[in-house]
Amino acid sequence: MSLRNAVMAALLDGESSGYDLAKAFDASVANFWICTPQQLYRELDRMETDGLITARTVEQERRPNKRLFSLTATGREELTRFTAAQHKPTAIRDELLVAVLAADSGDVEAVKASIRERKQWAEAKIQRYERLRAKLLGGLDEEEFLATAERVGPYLTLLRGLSFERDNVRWCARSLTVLERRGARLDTSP
Amino acid sequence: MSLRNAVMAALLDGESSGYDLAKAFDASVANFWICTPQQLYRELDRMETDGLITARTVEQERRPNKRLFSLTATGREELTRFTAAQHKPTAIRDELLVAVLAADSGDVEAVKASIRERKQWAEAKIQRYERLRAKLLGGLDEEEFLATAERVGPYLTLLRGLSFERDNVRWCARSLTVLERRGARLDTSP
DNA sequence: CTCGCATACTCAACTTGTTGACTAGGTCGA
DNA sequence: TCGACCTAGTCAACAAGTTGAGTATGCGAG
Repeated sequence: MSLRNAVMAALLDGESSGYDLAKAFDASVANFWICTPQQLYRELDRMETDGLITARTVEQERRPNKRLFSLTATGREELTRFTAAQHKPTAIRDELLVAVLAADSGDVEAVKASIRERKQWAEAKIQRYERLRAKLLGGLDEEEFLATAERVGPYLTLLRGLSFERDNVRWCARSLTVLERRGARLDTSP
Repeated sequence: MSLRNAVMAALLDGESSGYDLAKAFDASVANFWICTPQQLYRELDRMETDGLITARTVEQERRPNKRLFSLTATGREELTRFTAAQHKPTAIRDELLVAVLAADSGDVEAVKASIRERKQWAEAKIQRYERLRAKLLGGLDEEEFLATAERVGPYLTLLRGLSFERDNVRWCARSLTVLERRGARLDTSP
């Protein structure tokens, strides 16, 4: 039920096609939620039959037609109800952490390589987030922006995504150091 | 397929019952993975038929019998293969973030209450993690521990869970400040 | 002039994760 | 001695998320 609400929150910015939403859920909304296009299209259909969104087909020349979705009054109410509900805490659920947990009796070199790769990925993501942030701020400094913007939600969630990735980078660096030092010790001690 | 590997990683510490694993996945392994007992029992059955683990039934007086699971050689190989594989990055996927994204047009007071609640929850979790950490270190300081411990995986993943929750606390505090300042402004400006 | 990528989707099958209820004895505090 | 909680699970049904393939057109680079 949460993807539904994430989609509705995304539609607060105005109408959007499934395709655009898919891109958003792979880029900007992705600071805290991700999903595949398939999941989106399926959910959009359901939401339409449930009356939470309406679609308007736009005929395009030289491009496939697209359906632009927007929130209905019912959808808006639903979303408000959701904001008022309780929200369960989440865990990280990261495969890389499972690999690190098992690294001592697994392929340590491969795990180190995975950590390095992840670190780079996270650094790239931070770059993207920073660009997005600059765009959101639109030249204002943070205080000004927060005081005058119509919506602060997107900015706050972006901050969360940003700090998550920064944290990832720090943890990757720390873990690499530990595993490398350990490798050196194990190589020389026996 | 990742729960499988998480379970195998948990069994590296020695044999364990489904029930104990369930508690672990709600407490210690929970620094980065969670699951319900039902999911575990189902997965344990499958893993047994796949030959990754073996069960040994222990008859108990005054208690229901239990089945203690341990890794087989095949399971160990599988796990090593997993550590050598590539791991997809994850996103946070937190309902609270969806609520914050939509807060501007939803029930701001309720969202603030949710953030406060989450902050407390995260602080409590940090306490638990710190106790676990002290237990893992067993009186040694971090450097000593990392140099001498048989396994560092559990410690590294614990660190990740810890920093995730610390980050949550910081973000909650920041978001509350922003939303409160904004509430004050909106109350007085119109 | 072909290859690959971008737009804009659809369909089917599968795996994971969630929810709620049920069994059944033991222990512990009020 | 009653009710609540702990141990140690099982079963069923459903919701959510993943994977892979297919359709059709347009555009630009090599």
